[in-house]
Amino acid sequence: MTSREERSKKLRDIGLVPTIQRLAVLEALEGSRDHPTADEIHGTVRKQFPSISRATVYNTLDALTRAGMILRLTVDPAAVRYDAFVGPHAHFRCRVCGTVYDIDLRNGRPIDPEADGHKVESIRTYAFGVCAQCLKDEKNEAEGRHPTATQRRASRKRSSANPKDPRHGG
Amino acid sequence: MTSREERSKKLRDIGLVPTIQRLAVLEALEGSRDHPTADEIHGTVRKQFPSISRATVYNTLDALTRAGMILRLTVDPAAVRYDAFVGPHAHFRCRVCGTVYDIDLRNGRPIDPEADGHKVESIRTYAFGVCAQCLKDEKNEAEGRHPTATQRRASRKRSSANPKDPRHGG
DNA sequence: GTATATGCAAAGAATTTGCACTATG
DNA sequence: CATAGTGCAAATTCTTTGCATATAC
Repeated sequence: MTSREERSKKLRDIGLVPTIQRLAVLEALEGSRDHPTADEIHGTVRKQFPSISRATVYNTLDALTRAGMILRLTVDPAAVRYDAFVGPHAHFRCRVCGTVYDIDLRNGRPIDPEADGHKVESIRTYAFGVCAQCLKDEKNEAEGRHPTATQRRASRKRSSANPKDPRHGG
Repeated sequence: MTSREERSKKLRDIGLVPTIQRLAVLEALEGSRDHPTADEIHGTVRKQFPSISRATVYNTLDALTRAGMILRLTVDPAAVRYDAFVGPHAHFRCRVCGTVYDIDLRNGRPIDPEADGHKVESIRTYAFGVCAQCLKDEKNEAEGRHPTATQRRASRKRSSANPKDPRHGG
């Protein structure tokens, strides 16, 4: 994960053309320990490639997340943040300065209220996947059965926010 | 938490004038199990008070969160969601339909990968509070010492996202 | 009556989209 | 050369702000 060749191979492995822009985005993310936002990554990469556009950065981050190569965090209510370290760990966000820190998850115990000298005031646990209802719907369709109109209506109503963003690579 | 009188009292207890709009927002949130977004709450309340503005809904949700009466969730990358149930529990978001479910946190164990029949694919743990550095800065200022210019610069740099939104009431 | 809250409309951010152009294999 | 990716600018969406008006106690 350090040399340009290795990064190129990693990108090819997940079916992405290793363009100079994608390499730069990945490098910028791997080289930062503070979980930058898409816009911050754009700013960093721009120093080397002044012409790179936000769209390219967003596209790249999306592709990498989908492939599970990086993590998409929603710790920060103001913007999505990214993490190149995909191993098991938690995140801590300071409400004063906004920095996002990594936190070890030692032997599955709950987070220490004074982990790493930080003062932990609250903890939020989020799980992602496919809900029971959607699993059932999938199964029904696979078996040739189809949800009734009523079921479909209910299903649509349940999904108040259209999940245009199902990426949570982890 | 059911009658209008009780809700009024709760609002007064946290120093808020119990206006008809705030009561309606609180009622809408307590009456829904699906963690609505601010905009969804606006839509619900609007049925009863067609003139209520988004600003009022946002203001109210902010005030309630700050007081710890409701929870502000960032499970959904697309929008902030709210929860009137402040007891200890986790949240599960379906990547297919986008619905956010509550999940019990039984005896502090990690979440069951098949909790409630859902298929859990990944888990994210977020902690919030004040980081070691900011604690130190606060302490120094309280003692009359002041951070050096260098420290202040570093501190600013660390906070890449300005934490204009420190609310995480929980 | 006075402090507090509301509503409106416009501003601000983060992110996405459509499409012509360009680099990659 | 054909596919896949990039860049630009405009569009969307969520959220915030400023200020005149209205409401609660």
